[in-house]
Amino acid sequence: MGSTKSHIYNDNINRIAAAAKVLAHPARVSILDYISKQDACICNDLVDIIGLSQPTISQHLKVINSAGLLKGQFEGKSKCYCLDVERFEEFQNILNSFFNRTKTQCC
Amino acid sequence: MGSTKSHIYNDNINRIAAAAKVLAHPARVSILDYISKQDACICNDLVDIIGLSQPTISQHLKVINSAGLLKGQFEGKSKCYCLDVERFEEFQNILNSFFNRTKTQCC
DNA sequence: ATGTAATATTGCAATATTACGATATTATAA
DNA sequence: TTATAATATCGTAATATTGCAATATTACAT
Repeated sequence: MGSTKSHIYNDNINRIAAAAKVLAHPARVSILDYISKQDACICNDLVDIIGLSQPTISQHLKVINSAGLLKGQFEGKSKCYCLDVERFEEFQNILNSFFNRTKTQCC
Repeated sequence: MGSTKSHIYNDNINRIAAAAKVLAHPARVSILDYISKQDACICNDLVDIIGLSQPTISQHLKVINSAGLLKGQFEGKSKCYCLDVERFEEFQNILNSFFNRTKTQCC
């Protein structure tokens, strides 16, 4: 009890929910927003810009990265995280296909 | 400590995260999916169809409803929940505007 | 009024998430 | 090698979410 019963839903439903979950925290939305505005992203910037501690930022980055949304390149001691635009568009498509097939008027 | 520091983000960021959060659980995705396929929706159906207990379904419906995604109509002892398509499209627009402005290639 | 069916609420246990201090790791610089 | 800077991981406290049994409420039917 307490944990989501993912096994009772089909893969498509779980994929939609998982995609939404990545965007379901304002820190992660902010991080993605900020990364997209840079040529490259040094993580420590995010600590100052977003206003959360370095471990917390690192943790959120891990969630974003685990979802496949980042392409990481190490450049010396700084790490350059870049948006994986193809994967990001895949997220958009996953959610849009849900929206489009769901928004039929029912009453 | 432990709770999301919403106050450090701007309204737009918080709105995107809040919209995503509603879709961040497969039960809620399933409920929206199912509702959109019906002319009307008797909640108790959902218990059988989705496979969660009645209180759990009711709780998820509350989250969906609080987000403004349902138009409820009472019809006797059954309650007819219908998708608020305008609000649902608003959700789609909120997320799409985020996707579209964020997916610029960075490296 | 009493019974019944549908839905909501309450209370609680299990689990997940969020946040951060402390510490470890890694890569460069001196 | 030693210091320093950037990032990751560990451990843990606070809070939130998920799920359900028990119970309450609500609306109809008898």
